[in-house]
Amino acid sequence: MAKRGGSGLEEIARAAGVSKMTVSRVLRGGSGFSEETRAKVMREVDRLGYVPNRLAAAFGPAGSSTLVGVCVPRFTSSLFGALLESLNATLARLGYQTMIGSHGQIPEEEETWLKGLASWRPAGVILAGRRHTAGTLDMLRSMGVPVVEIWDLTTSPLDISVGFSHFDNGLEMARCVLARGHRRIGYVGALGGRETMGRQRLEGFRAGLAEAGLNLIASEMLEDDSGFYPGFYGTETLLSREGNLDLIYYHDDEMAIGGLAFLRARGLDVPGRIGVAGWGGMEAASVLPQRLTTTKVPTARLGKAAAEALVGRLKGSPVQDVTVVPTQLVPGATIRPDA
Amino acid sequence: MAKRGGSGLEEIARAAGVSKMTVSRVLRGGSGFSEETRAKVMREVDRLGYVPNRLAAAFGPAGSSTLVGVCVPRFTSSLFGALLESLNATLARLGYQTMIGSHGQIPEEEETWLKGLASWRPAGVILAGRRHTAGTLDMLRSMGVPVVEIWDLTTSPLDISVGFSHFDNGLEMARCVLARGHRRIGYVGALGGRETMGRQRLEGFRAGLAEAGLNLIASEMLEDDSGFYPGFYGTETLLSREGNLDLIYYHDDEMAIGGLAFLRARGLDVPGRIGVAGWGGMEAASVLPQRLTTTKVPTARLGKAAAEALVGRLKGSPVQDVTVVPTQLVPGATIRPDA
DNA sequence: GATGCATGAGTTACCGGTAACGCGTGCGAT
DNA sequence: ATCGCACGCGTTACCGGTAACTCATGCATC
Repeated sequence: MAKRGGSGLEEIARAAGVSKMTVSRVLRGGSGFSEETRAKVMREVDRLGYVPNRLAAAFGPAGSSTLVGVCVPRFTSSLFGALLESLNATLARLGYQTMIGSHGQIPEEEETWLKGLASWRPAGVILAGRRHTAGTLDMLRSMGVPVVEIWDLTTSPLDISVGFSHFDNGLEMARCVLARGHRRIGYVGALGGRETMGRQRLEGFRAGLAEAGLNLIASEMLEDDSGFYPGFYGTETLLSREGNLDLIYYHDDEMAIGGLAFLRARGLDVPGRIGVAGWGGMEAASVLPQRLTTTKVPTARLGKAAAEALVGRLKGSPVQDVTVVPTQLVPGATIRPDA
Repeated sequence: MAKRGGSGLEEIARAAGVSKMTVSRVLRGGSGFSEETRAKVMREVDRLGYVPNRLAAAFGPAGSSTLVGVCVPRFTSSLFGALLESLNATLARLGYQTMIGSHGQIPEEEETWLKGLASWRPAGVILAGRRHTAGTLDMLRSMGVPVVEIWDLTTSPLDISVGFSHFDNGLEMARCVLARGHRRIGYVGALGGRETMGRQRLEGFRAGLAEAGLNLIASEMLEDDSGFYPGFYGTETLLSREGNLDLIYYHDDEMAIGGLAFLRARGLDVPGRIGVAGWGGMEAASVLPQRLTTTKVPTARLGKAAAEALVGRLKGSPVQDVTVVPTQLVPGATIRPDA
């Protein structure tokens, strides 16, 4: 039917013989009505199949929106997928809806997305990444809503920050592979010169090497998004330039798996001849003949923590500015055994 | 500052010395104003940093929403990820925003999601899958908005349908592997007894075998979501029950890749001893030593076509009820060579 | 018996944008 | 000269829900 307006508070109110406001009070579970009235109203609500109108609710008084904007780099990554799943589920459970976008690691696209989001007057915003344009910052300020930056920890969060340090992830991995005796080390990355979080890991990794007085021997920065095949041909390119490496650190596990495939195709023994380290703890690594050396990222915990921090702030509970969600380095069998 | 209301049409109107309605007309690019007025209004819009309020716009007259609901089975699949990317980008380009949810192949969860969506009065809905509860159907009807069912073609779409036939995908694959001489065939699937689209493919596959008077020798239906490791141990279980198979068809490529890993670990020659066929055309297969036999799904085209069909309907253009997005069977090297 | 207060309602105003309508002006058609 | 109409713009009335206010009633208190 879709008759104009479906049925609103007004209709329920008439049917129950009370006023609109009373119906509103009953539905929002406040007080100021008798049990008898509540029962009468609820009966009509069920009978008429009332569908609330959040548009109207959010439209009215400021701060009554239940919409949360979420922006991630891309949908086509198992990590971000799991993150979104967790964010979405947690926010839904807490009574919020999400409006999700992706920015492809381009800060300007994040700004464009935010501009669109702002016109829906959301209650809060969750952003993956710490690179924002000046326009984004302006807009966030003028929206005046809580902002949760996730994925990468920021030393000075805009508002709330939930995640871990990619720099430390890289640093820790460097120390680990150095301890196993690897010395001639290369890197294969993605997304070219952009300020991705992979770059933070790389910088941490370099710092770790520097502690031992070492440098990366060679690195290959692909322009592509991360993926299995980019890992494969990135490795090929890297080795064609510098064949004498004893370990390659990768942007993430998918690329590491692609790299492993190349190394195996070349007949290079892993880890005897060359070691491999990835990042992310992705499911694809579970079927490798060797356990992949990687850093596991608790995507589900991260999403849940971020959602709860945002809602906590919205409800007025005290919320930590920075929440660390710990990652776990898994040494695996693609680097040399512990001495 | 985030002063109450930011700045609305009213404020622009006052600054430009015109009425609210004129500002609205200018911004919506209609007619009914002079060039001079337009310039004056636009100047103030820029100067005051006007942020439109879609809440108010969508809230008013019926059918003026620019919100589209999208529900997919899950985020953690490279195929659905790519689909969402494409849907989101296309809809954004056409001036629409998306509200995305996932249902985990559980029709009741789709209904729950839809109930939440309905309260935002969306202009349209895009659903992946054809299994809907009665409640979902009721709600869709009473919402009175266009519905696009994607991914699987339905013989009788609720409204608009964009996709391809999973049954035909399975059928085609069966014919292909039969033509290559495979006869003792097994299947490894996911998500147990649920009515997934993988099940449609399986039924098509069975039908193809039946054409040659054959049956599946064995099949293993896991309860898990699809994934690499489920493919690995599903294959182990299947072969432990029935070791004498010469081909396994998988729910999708991820599972097929997991299966290949198992077969290689066992030292079974592929395709000499046993063949492997997957589905989806997933990127992970790109680094296998052999090209995987699979069916490529054009996720980006599908998302674009679905978004355009929905917007076409919303704008009143004539739109086909059913749009077929063709898939492509890639024979690959994991089945026996062409005789 | 007058006062105070809690309780259970109804009333009003408003959020920001848009449809529908109204009104004056200027111009071409008759 | 008059009529009709298109144009440019202003006015009004909503859309559905909620905050803030009002008001009547009943009951305990002094």
